[in-house]
Amino acid sequence: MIMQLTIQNRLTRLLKNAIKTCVDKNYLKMSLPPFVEVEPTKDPSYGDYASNIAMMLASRAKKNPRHIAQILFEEFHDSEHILERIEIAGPGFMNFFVRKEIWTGLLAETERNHLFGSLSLGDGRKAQVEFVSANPTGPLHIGHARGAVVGDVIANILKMSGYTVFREYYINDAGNQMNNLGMSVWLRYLELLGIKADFPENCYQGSYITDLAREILKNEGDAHLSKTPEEVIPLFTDYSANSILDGIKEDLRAFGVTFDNYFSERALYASNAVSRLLDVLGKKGYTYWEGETRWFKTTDFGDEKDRVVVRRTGEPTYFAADIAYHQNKLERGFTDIIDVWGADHHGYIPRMSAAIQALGHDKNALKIVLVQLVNLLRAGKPIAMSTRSGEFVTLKEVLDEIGKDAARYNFLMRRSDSHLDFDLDLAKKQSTENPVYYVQYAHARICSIERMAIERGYNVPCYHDANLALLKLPEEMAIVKSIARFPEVIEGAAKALEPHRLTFYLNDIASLFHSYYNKHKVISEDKDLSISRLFLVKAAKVVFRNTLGLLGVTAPERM
RNA sequence: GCGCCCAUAGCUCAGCUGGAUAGAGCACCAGACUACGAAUCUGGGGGCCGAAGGUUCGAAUCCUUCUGGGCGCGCCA
Repeated sequence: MIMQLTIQNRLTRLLKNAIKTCVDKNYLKMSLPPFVEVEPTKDPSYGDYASNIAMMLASRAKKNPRHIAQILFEEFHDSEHILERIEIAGPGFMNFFVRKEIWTGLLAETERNHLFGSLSLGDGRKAQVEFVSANPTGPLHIGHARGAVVGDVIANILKMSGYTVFREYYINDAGNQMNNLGMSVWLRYLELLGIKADFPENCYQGSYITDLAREILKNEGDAHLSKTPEEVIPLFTDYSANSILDGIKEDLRAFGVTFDNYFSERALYASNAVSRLLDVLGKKGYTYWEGETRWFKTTDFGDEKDRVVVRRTGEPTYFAADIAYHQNKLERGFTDIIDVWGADHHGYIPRMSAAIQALGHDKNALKIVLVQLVNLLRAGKPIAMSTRSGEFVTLKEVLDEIGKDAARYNFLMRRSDSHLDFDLDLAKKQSTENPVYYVQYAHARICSIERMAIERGYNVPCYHDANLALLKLPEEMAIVKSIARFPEVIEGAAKALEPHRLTFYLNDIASLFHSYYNKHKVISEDKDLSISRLFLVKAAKVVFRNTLGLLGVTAPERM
């Protein structure tokens, strides 16, 4: 994969060179600074990029910032001829004004089409994104949907950033909840056969439980009637879990979410991975016994208290299995392990981090992305949801009601760790003024322009067909720069694991485009200018398509 | 009680890890189609960034305390 260094990267490098020169020549009496930053400006009058480095170095070099900026300015060699000028402004900012030709030149990159925006940030390293990972005890509901989209899009972003990405769903198919599932279905089965039994409150109440019982009854009749609970419940559990998992996979597929692997917790036990893990931890001296209970010294790694890994009963805890699972991830060679969790699990982070470290890895090998739960509303009123009570709106229902594109986009419009109110009626009612359509419309509009251009005898131009020097309007330069910065947006989103940056970026560039469209004609009597503008909007189209692609939202040619 | 997260325009939220005059979308008001698609555009009002201190050239952002919300604190998963 070819890395096109961003202008930001290149300027940073040149600035670092300047600093090094100044230090080497003793113009600045100090050691090299650990960080040098060049960041985009918010106001064009401050140039395209700016650096605060002179202010950062003020105390270090014992000179006033403007003076430092001046020294750096004199030693700054723009060997790549990127800049039009540098200004020293305010308290000591260095403002970089990039040559117009550099910006328009970057548009050549859009010829790579679906690869435009690709980075080598990950350098082929193996990243694993684990997300959803819901118990197969019931269908996915709206709360899972947000995590599904966030994980999916993070995976997409990392892939575009040059990581080898693996998506995985951890199936919590061991433990009490599963037993509970089998029991619930069995009780309903008995009920269908006319046998009255108490249906405990802690059993799963949803109607899908009865549906499963009915399926079993239909397939196998009353064959299970004579068996003991010990015999029959595991059978019911297996059948139900498999059936529910199939449904989950189907719903996820309809939502545009697929996995490279579904990893079973039970398989961990079956392969003795859990007991082997406990041996490893024990040999390293990280566990101790208290009676029959075995503890893991997570406090050695900053956790607030030690955690149980083997119960008094001799059974390993969920945590023990989860460590074994993460050990397995590490053994598979994943260098960047990303877990997407519901925010209610945040208290679990220190112990998982402790586990990674106890296994001899840097704590940065594991990154946790927290996704706040969704407050589902209908007509402004909250809908209480609980898998066990059976009162929930399923992912499938949401998809049927408001559609994949609007649903996905809505989940990506906020930071994933902030609360999200999702009003079904509102999302449906406002569907025509939903932000997703604003962006899709920009794409469709460009397609429409291209159709019109062809009708009038133009070809859709390539980079070399267009004379971009003709693009002189400030609106045009704003669009050019926005397109050219797409890789930087990807880079930022990848480093921060923040998909919402893409929706904000999309909205911004769509706004620039719509505004431009209303003010100026792309196709006019001026043939050369028309070709240039056609190329400009075509380049923008690539950005719309690629970004929407990352979000898993369609880019329609007509609406 | 202890820990984590949040508090920014009437509402919902951004603010790129400490930068220059705090932004956007809804909502409200006033305008723009005989012109490449009006699912669009243009303009307008709106703010003590929850409160008070502190750190420094500089704070919505970092530290402390307080107020008000969410979540976690199991040999559940």
